[in-house]
Amino acid sequence: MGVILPSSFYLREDVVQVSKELLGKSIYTNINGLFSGGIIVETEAYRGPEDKGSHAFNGKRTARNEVMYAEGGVIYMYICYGIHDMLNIVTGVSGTSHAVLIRALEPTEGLDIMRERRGFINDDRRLCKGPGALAQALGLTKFHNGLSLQENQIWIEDCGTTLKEDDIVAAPRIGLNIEEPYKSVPWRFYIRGNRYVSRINASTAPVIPPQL
DNA sequence: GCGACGATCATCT
DNA sequence: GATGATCGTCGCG
Repeated sequence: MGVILPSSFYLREDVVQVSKELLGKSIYTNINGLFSGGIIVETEAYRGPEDKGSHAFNGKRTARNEVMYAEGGVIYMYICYGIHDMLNIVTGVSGTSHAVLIRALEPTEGLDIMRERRGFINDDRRLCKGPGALAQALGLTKFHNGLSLQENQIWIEDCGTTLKEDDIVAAPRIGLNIEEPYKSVPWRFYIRGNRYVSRINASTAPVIPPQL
């Protein structure tokens, strides 16, 4: 058992820092009485209006992304490629539009439930490997959009894991077809050597932080 | 373990 | 009507 992250964790201004600090924390869901969860091993930061990769780029505000503008500490769910539900953590004070995409988990709780939700995928390494996969494993869909992390359907705990800087890899985000510098800015974070990270190879190239 | 590719539809223009 | 913050499968080796 750990300590539920307080609202202040999510309200900080620097979404990139929050994205990095979410590594090693545990995320749990209790959906229709089914409990499951795991350790966050991979995240990506999306930084509000200035970030061309963000749904809130240039202040864009639609029915879909409205919850990005809420106070930090709620979840933003949306459908990608028409099929996959994505889990994001909204950060920053009300009116800002930062979010962290959760990209992979090391599953620790409710393995049977996750296997069933994932259609009995035969390899546990793949249960929560990738943003679409982990949302499905946790039982989350776009209908959970806006849920608070301080209530009892989804929450994040600090279980006392401390990562050293050397344990964290920063790399370009996955799947963005946008202009530099945002295409390559190293706002993807993952735990070095962790077997549950979605794509190790996408990020072996050296990363030169762009001038923003 | 890796690269290529097709599936599939909510969302926005 | 075009576009994805992806996934699973297949072929390769």
